[in-house]
Amino acid sequence: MTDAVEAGPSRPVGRPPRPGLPGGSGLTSSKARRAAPGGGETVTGRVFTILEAFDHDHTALTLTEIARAASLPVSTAHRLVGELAGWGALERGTDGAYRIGLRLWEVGSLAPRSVGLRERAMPYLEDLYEATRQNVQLAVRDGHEGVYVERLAHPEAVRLLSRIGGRWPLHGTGVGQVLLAFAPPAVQEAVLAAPLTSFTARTVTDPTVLRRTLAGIRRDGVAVCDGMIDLASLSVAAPVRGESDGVVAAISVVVPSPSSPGGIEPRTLVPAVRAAARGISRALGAPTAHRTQRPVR
Amino acid sequence: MTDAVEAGPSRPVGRPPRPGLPGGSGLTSSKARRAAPGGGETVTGRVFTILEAFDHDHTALTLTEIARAASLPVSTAHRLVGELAGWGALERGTDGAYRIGLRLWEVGSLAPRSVGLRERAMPYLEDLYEATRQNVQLAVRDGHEGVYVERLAHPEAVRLLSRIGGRWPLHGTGVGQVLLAFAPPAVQEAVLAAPLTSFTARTVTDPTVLRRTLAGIRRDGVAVCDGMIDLASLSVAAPVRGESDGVVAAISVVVPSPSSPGGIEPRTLVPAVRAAARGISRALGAPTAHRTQRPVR
DNA sequence: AGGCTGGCTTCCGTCCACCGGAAGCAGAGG
DNA sequence: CCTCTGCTTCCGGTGGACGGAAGCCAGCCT
Repeated sequence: MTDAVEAGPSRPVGRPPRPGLPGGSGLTSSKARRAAPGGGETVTGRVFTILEAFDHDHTALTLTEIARAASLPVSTAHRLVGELAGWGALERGTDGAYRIGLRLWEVGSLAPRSVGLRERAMPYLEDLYEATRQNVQLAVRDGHEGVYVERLAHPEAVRLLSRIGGRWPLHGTGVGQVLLAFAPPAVQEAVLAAPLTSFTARTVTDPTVLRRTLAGIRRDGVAVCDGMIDLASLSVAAPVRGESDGVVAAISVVVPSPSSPGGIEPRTLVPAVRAAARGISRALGAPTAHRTQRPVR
Repeated sequence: MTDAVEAGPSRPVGRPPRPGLPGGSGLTSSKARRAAPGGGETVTGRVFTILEAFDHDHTALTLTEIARAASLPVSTAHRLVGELAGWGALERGTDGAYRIGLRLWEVGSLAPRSVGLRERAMPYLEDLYEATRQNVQLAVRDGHEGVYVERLAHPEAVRLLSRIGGRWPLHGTGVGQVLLAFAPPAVQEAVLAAPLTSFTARTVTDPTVLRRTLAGIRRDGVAVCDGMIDLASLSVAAPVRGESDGVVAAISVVVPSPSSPGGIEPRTLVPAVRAAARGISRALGAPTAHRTQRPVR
């Protein structure tokens, strides 16, 4: 009769399991815990499940919604949510709904790869933004996805799908391709091996083509990505290097695609993006950023 | 988006002191409470204590440092930290030290009062920044403190002590005074009743003076705060209103104090700051922001 | 070498904090 | 009135968390 797939009800707000983060020490519990009918196994796990109930499309949830999303009994959710709210990780509005609290954001802003990076990059992003008056983005890699750390958008610029704190697969965006091109080989292979989801007719989905594209990015130090997420927009991206000279982030400018009305010829943007990326790299202490750039032919 | 989130009572670290104490059958009296040697009482509490070990001056901590800061046995800290790192709330560097993880920042960026607010305010802050090329700040109130949500700083501008995600008492900063002036009476009274810490010779420490200052801010819709945190800098701040017309945030421009070399006459900044605040209020849906402003005398 | 220190990790028996069903409560709707 | 939905409180039973102890690994001193 009913499809008794899982004990837990359909998970409306759930999120796909995280892509395996490589390089794990023995942190995986490996205890082969029980079939996990409920949400998390440990208290901490349940708390995480509760936090995961929130996303960009669900910034305010009632207690029951949280309980449902986290597959927890209401009374359990109530207790945990109460504690979260008591500390400030969640806030309860006058409407009774819970939202992510300022306190949690406050702690999160201590993450070196987010606000720390952003702070150093900001002046250069500003300049880049002034030069184009379009969209400027800063992203880092987490696992097999790119996470947008900063975004400056002119109200009248091309509408973007990305959001601060949002994630996108690496193969479809300018910054993503850059991050992928300079990622550890293991990550590259894993991404190339998995099916490449398509967003528009122009998205690269062929691993061979992507591999060639990545090689080109490594050679040029720039990625130009036209209409892969949204046919109307084009992005020019460049890598940002850190102290150890590894690529720690990527920046991009997103403008209307040249095939669209009001489109811009990407070649004109390359020098500015490259210069900004180099500036940030220098600010981060990247050794090679001080050397003179080989002329662009 | 709504601004229905009301700032909870200032609850810096505390937790409800064990709601229990159900009368009637006295449960095990010996329960009283262990001398509370550990950090928190509940697992969740301990996790919070661990997160609290991190701050702007300690963004990277080793396991033992965390354990010490959270007053937890190393083995307990090890287990909890392991789980936190497994989820992504913490990240472990190659040096073995733990840092706040990108995942935590990601969730934190869903807080309506931080990134949500920031996104809508950004264009106006940009303009304000362009106009002055100094420092522009955006802050909200949390309890009895102001939390800086955004800060645009020119590398050559006056050095500020504030940081994104940082907290400052309300009475000493421009944005703080604005937030306090429009805070619920209970909050105002509480702040006025408590001793007002002094940062420079110019900090207001007399409740009577502060009360008068707040009244002036409510009247003018602007605060001018000269040298109260740092003798060399002056800030001009204005309130930002939300949907329900309540003050939800404050913005400010910080420039060199007129008494310092290169100082700027604050009066010239007032219109720009007021206009930006009004623009943000309108973007947030504040009803009164659409009315014409009464001319500035 | 050997001993020592300081930090990290694993193990496992004890015990108490967490769990969650059930009941009570408040508000909206019929 | 009753019903329904969602939130809150209560409390007995138990399984997960606790943390001391021991093992491990580097680095450092003698």
